[in-house]
Amino acid sequence: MSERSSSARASTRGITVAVDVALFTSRGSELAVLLLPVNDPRRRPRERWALPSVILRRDESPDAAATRAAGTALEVDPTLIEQAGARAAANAGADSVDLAITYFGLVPVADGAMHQGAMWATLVELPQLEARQRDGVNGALAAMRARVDDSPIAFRLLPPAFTLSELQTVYEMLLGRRLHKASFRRSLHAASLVEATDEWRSEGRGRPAQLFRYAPRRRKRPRRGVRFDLLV
Amino acid sequence: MSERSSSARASTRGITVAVDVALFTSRGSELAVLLLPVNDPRRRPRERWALPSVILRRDESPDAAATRAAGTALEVDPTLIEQAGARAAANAGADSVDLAITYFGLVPVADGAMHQGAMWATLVELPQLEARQRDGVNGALAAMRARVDDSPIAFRLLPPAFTLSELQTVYEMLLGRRLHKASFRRSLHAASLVEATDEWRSEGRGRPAQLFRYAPRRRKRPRRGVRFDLLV
DNA sequence: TGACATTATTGACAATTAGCTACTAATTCG
DNA sequence: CGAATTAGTAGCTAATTGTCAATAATGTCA
Repeated sequence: MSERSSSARASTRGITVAVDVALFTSRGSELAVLLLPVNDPRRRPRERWALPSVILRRDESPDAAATRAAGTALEVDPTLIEQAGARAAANAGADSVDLAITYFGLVPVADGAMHQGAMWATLVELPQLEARQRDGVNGALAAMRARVDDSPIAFRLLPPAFTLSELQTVYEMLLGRRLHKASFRRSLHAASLVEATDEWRSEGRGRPAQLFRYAPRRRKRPRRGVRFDLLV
Repeated sequence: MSERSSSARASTRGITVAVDVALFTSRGSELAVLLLPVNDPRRRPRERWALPSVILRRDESPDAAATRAAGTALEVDPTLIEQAGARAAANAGADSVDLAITYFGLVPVADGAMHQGAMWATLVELPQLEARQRDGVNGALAAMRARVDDSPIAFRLLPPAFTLSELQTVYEMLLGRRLHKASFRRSLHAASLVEATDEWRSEGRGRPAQLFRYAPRRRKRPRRGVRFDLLV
């Protein structure tokens, strides 16, 4: 509004905005994030890693830029991509990026034809990252986890057909705790979210599991009370 | 998506970013948002309204800018301020803002010493707004409502001491549906979120209501299952 | 003043939901 | 074939939620 004219204007206008995307997939019972090698002439190749990222164009929406960034790393489009937030880019001087907008994207297991040199790094064995990259991964992860029961996150991390045990494993990974098999399946079926296919998959030993697909149907939303117990 | 080196680069760097803040308060059983008059020499005064807003400085975090923006409209600081998201500024050409980062802020009822000309507009009688302002209000509102049961939104819209009926009214306003009084109180008390004061308030007729304050205490988080019924 | 309307607060019961144990089913392995 | 392993379910119990109804403390007004 009442910005003072010329000198203030010079320092406020002209911000460089990066749009970073943390692409997640599930590897076994671990989350993995896609990293690209950074070409740094001062270091040996492959020593530094970064999230897929583009510089936001003036005429481009952040959503479009996020899709563009994902395209620099993967052939396929993510099955879900959402904004996590915008924050000042830590260590701004280095690459002249002032502001980072972070997205999280989901990719079904083993689905990605990756571009040159990219790797999936599980979260427990994440390589050392620079501040902006680290903040980006953490922010994207937090945003994704916060939306687990609003968005079909878990289903977007799985291929179109999956077993209920796989689905439960993804939920356990996202929530960070074990779930009860019987209760899990009961509430899943009560919500009319999946439908059975006529296919079965035998995974090593044990009884073969039926494959299901995500097929949400009209369902009555139970009018529940207030969940005070979830407040910070 | 035209990719050309030097001229493309000129169009990607130097983005102008506005940080807009939608400040909400509760007026009776309606939400109201704070609007500032826009000085437009081409129109009569007071005909156009906008959210409090600042241009993001290169060395400034979005959070700091949001607080600064709130300060242009209110003497007091909001009791809660959180980022709703970043998006391309609709109608970008008009004021040369390319990107808008929106925050929502909460102000307890009647708490604000407002600056010159500001007004609280209830959402049902919102004046005509330009695209960026309208998108900002809607985005902030959606983000706030999405966090109702993660953040103490309702408590930050009330003064330090409040009656349980007031609290319930705020929740009903935020959730857009009526709640059962007995169930509401039972789960509120079960969560150990409020403590009674020794004051009562008589509001017209009827039995006086006891005043409570927000005083969350350590409480066991019940290990609940997955809430499939909340998925979009 | 006393009946009545109004708002607050709580109790009790029914219906629903979630956690748990234990069972059956269908495979592979040796 | 029998043990081990994974999938899928039934049924009991405990906890949570929805509902109705009772009691409490005021103001209103004839």
